[in-house]
Amino acid sequence: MPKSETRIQKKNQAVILAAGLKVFSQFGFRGSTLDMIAKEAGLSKPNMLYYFASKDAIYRALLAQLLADWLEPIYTIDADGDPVEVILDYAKRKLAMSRDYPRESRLFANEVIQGAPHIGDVLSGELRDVIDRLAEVIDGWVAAGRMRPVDPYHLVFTIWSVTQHYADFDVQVRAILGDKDPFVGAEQHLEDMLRRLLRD
Amino acid sequence: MPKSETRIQKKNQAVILAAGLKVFSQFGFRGSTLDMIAKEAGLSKPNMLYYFASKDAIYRALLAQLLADWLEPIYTIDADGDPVEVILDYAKRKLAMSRDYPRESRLFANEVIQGAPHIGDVLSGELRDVIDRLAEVIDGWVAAGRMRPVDPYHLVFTIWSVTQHYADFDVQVRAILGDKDPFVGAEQHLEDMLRRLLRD
DNA sequence: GCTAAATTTGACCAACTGGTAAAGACACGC
DNA sequence: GCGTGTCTTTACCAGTTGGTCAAATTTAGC
Repeated sequence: MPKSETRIQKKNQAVILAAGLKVFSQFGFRGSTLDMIAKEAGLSKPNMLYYFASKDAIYRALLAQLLADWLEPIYTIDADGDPVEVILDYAKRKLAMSRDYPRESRLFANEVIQGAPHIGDVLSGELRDVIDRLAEVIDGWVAAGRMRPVDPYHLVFTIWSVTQHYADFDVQVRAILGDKDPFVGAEQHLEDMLRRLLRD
Repeated sequence: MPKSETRIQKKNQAVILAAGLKVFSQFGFRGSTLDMIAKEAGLSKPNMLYYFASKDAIYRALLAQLLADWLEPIYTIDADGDPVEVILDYAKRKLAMSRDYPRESRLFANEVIQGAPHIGDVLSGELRDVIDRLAEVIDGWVAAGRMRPVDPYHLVFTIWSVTQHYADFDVQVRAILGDKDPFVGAEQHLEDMLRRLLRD
């Protein structure tokens, strides 16, 4: 019963997680150090370790939170809605997450690129399950003639990859686009592409 | 004139670069150590540093080679060909690179996600230039009514993101697809999607 | 087979790494 | 205003890090 959470605990845990997100998302787990995180958090290293037992503990707490936020919009996909609009809505929400939470996206990208050592079981477990169910829904839509036939798995990969690209490869996107806001054009292009792919 | 390249030099440089690619692509620059690379290369650390002056030097050599391979298929895009086929050909070549050289893709992804500290100038220099020229070609095709109007920049981002996804997020893709070869379905889906997007 | 250059090794170093121990400073209910 | 549990700091440690150096060994040209 971990009911006893001091206000100081709450505040410092939040500060540490924010600092950890910033550092881990830029350098990955191995490339980040407790000193960097502590400095970013404005705490001494031992003080930080008073709140989280280890570097690993900070990282895992961040990943757990991230995965929850990540999966939620998939769980709430409405099988009774209009297929094209439902998929488009999901894609737009995912794009908005890349815009508003790019660090979370990069944290996840670093973890997966490096072989997903901490969350491999989630990927082949919960994530796979929820995507399998989503694929059944989409196959149902296709069978009912409510959308064009597409491979649901590669459709999902496309949405993930395109939306995350704008967060993960942010510096490259901005190097090429200059001052223009990437997300305005990105949303239009994504909508155009998905409508063409799915509608008919 | 660095003409004098011993066969031992050639061999060991290749061995070191291969080892460096393997390690850097998995852990990023900061997360990799000379000891890991040396062990992978089967050389002692000082011996390795006899061929490359520093960790940075190994990393830079890899990035330079990578960027050259990366840019080549963009330079050779044929402005006189059939727009849809030319773009499709590029996308398929890029996808094949993800299949055949996933480590290079992940090396690049790590570098860019972490803010492109080593190649930021290339991104906003040479890469931006070549993409600007490609965008002009595509705009020309659109103006001539040879393909549907699309934003050339976001089209390129889409091709890059989708194709690289299969290399960079390999473990996630395989966790979801199981034993199926991702690249068969990926190519079909990508072709279908791009044809629908580009063809009128 | 000899010599000079190329290659490899082992010993070493200062800075940094994740983490610990213990003592001191602080907050808060009474 | 005081005691108790919470919080913070200082000092520290063993292992790792990127990199150096000089000596030993191997190779290649003659």
